Amino acid sequence: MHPDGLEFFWGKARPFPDEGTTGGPFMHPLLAHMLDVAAVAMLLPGSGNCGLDRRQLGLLVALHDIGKLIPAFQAMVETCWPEAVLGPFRAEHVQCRHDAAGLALMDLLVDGVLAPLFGNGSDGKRWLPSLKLQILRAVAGHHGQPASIVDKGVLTPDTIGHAQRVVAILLDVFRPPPIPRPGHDILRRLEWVLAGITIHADWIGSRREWFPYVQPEDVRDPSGYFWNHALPRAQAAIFRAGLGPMALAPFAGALRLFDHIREPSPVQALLEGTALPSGPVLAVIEDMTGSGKTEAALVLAHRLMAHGRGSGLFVALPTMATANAMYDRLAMAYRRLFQPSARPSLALAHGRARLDERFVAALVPDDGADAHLAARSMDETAEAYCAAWLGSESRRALMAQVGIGTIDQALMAVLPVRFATVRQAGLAGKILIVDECHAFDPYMRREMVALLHFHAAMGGSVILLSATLTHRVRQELTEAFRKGLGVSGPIPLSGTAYPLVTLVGKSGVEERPCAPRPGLARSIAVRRLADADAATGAVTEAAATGAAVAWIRNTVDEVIATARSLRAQGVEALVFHARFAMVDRLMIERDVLARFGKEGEGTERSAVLVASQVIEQSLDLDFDVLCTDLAPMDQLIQRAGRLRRHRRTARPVDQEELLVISPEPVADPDPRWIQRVLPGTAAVYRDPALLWRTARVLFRRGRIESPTGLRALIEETDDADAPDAVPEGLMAGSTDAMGKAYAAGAAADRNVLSFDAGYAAATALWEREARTPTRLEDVPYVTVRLAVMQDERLLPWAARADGSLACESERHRAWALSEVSVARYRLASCPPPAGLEAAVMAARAGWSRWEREAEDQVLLLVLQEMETGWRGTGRTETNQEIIIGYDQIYGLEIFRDQ
DNA sequence: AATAAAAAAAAA
Ligand SMILES: [Fe+3]
Ligand SMILES: [Fe+3]
Repeated sequence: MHPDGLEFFWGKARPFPDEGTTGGPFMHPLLAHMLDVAAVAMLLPGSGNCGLDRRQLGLLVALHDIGKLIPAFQAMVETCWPEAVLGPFRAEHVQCRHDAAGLALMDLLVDGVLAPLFGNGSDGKRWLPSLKLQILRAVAGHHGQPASIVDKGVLTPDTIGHAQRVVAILLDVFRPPPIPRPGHDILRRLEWVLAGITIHADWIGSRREWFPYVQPEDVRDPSGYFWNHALPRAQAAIFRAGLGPMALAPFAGALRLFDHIREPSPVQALLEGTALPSGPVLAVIEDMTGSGKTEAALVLAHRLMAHGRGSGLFVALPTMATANAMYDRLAMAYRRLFQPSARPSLALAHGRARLDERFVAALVPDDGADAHLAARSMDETAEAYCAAWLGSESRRALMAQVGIGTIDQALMAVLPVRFATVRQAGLAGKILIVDECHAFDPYMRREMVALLHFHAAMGGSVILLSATLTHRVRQELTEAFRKGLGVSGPIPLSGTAYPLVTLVGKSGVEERPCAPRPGLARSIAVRRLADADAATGAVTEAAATGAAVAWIRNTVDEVIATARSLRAQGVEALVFHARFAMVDRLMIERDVLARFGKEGEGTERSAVLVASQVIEQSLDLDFDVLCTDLAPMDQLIQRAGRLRRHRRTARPVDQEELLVISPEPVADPDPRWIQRVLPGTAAVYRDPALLWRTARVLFRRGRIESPTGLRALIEETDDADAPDAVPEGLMAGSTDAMGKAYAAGAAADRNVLSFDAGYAAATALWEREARTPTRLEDVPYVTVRLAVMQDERLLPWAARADGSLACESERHRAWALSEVSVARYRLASCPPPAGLEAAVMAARAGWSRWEREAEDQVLLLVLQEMETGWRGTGRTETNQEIIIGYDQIYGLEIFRDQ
């Protein structure tokens, strides 16, 4: 079918020639772009499972840019204006975004020229207009969010006529059989999947290196263009993006996957062989640190993949640092999930992934050479590999065969943030592994519920890794997954064992107790210390024996004050918290790991560390004596895990005892029960009754028995409804805190996307100005970047000590390493010191756009060396001048100016 | 009166 002038409409344009090149087309015809993107969608691995015939898929995806037919769009580049059809150039048109115009056009044509696309269902059911709209809005909303509904009046009869002819051409190219009317669930899934595939294909199909511009003449025979140009280019582009099909390796057990496993641990053995429910599976693995549950999860993931229940995996972690560490851990093993001939990408997905040197080194740019050849030449290297296209940003990283990232990257798939459907498409068909699930606050837990629902509804499996979860939370997560599977009726969980594996499928729920790994069982005595002075005494005494001592305090200010007073008494305390510039924090972390980690020995262990919650998770540390401020039970158990964790032949102190600073859990505490002993703690852990119950249970039992006693400790403190769970004096504070926690959960419920509501503008907060957060912060924080003056210009703090960071190519890393986070109520702005305005401007000019423009969010603090140390000035929210001190031993401190 | 840690942030 001849396009009769429609080939002159442009879809992509480049009004100015590239440097160093001559000629070449200045635009890519709209028809060509539509066919390019359709071809990509049809060939994308996984798109065959979307439920559509490839001809139907191609036609629908091609429609995504039909809105570009409107004169307002064509007029955006005057030199590309299709004069042959629209006459002499006119600049004035009714403005409308082309995604919205596209939706309006499709809606207008749905019962006209688009009618042959829709057929009756096998049961004779017919398409209703609202059902057809679900399909069309999925392809129309290709700018990251649902296209808005606009008045059809913006469409001129001419435009409508052009659109009819374009559809006729596409019908002639694809010749799709009618789509039988599907059931509601299938249609809903198709809507979300199609929205993701369309954008995914558009991103690949819009890359000029892979789809060079052609002349209008080249698309005069649209079908010929599709077969001879679009399809072959799409095929090559998919390979070059790193998205070619990857053959999976058959499952051959845990030992084949990991070199370091000589004998599978109990949980690994269980997941290696246990019978699995059919269909999508949720596995909740509750086990101790050191049980090998991460490897167990990968073993299960491989089993599921080998049985066709997943094409790849995504591992979600709570922090960027743990994600980086997981990347290193998987760099070798991930290839074994696939056939030796396959080139799967291992991608790191988080906001600072590009600052991770190992990951950047693994990126292999698409150099235009034959992708198959390039792959073969690298076959022998066992190291991690990532196609550059996938590694260039976090949304694409989710599409890699194996992705590792922050949980936030996955949660954004179920928030109304731009390109959420791309994230969904990345996760769809993958095994989703989520680590450290016990650490979720109410807001993240409710986001997780939404993610479980979505992933299950898309047919995906999930593995959750956790320390003990409360029964309530395990039930909540299980139900969310089953709801996503479309099965109704909660199944009450009854398991009380720990370790425990809960397997959830369409057919039901099974709870499998698991043996603890031999050697991990512990029994730790708990002793109460009445106040911080008693703790100072205990710490000083232990330090004198040469023991490795740690004191975990609940606030940074108390960490600093405690360390100062210990040092005044001659105890050289080390300080570790998060109010350091990242360089210094990393240096302290290295020092702490060298002393108290697995390799630490002899005199280097003889030290006292005063730390905030930074050592509560992830870091593998071992202290002879551990002292801690009272904290909620689950955190306290995590902290206790740092006591005598490794096997050591001799220790300076004989007792295995956790010292907990806590007021006595008397039967009738007054409202200031916790403040009197631990003033800062009340502000950090808001529910005083939870702290009181923790203290009561802990000191009544006098021991932490791991693993056998943990479930009881957790459940007993969690139960706020038990008689005398909330004593009179703490009622007000507790009610307030529980209200806030409930509100945070409700905020998440309001924010998340509803699978059942579909991809429509009105059903979620897509349009709001502030971006929907993945985490709620209690109080707002600002990022402070520290700098010093050197040779008339500002040098990032990190580059001052490490000259190699001073060079231009390390600029972004140097600034990132110079960052500290500070609560806004402490520090709100840093006006440039007199005379340095230009230098500050110049420094900010070298930052990325959002960093530069978010002037009240990212501050630049100039430090000057005084007799008293490094000092800078800033202002509070009420514009009071303050002095800021920075010290590599104590960190950042705020002094009020008098 | 005064609080940990943690993440995100450019399109097709
Ligand atoms: Fe577009
Ligand atoms: Fe497009």
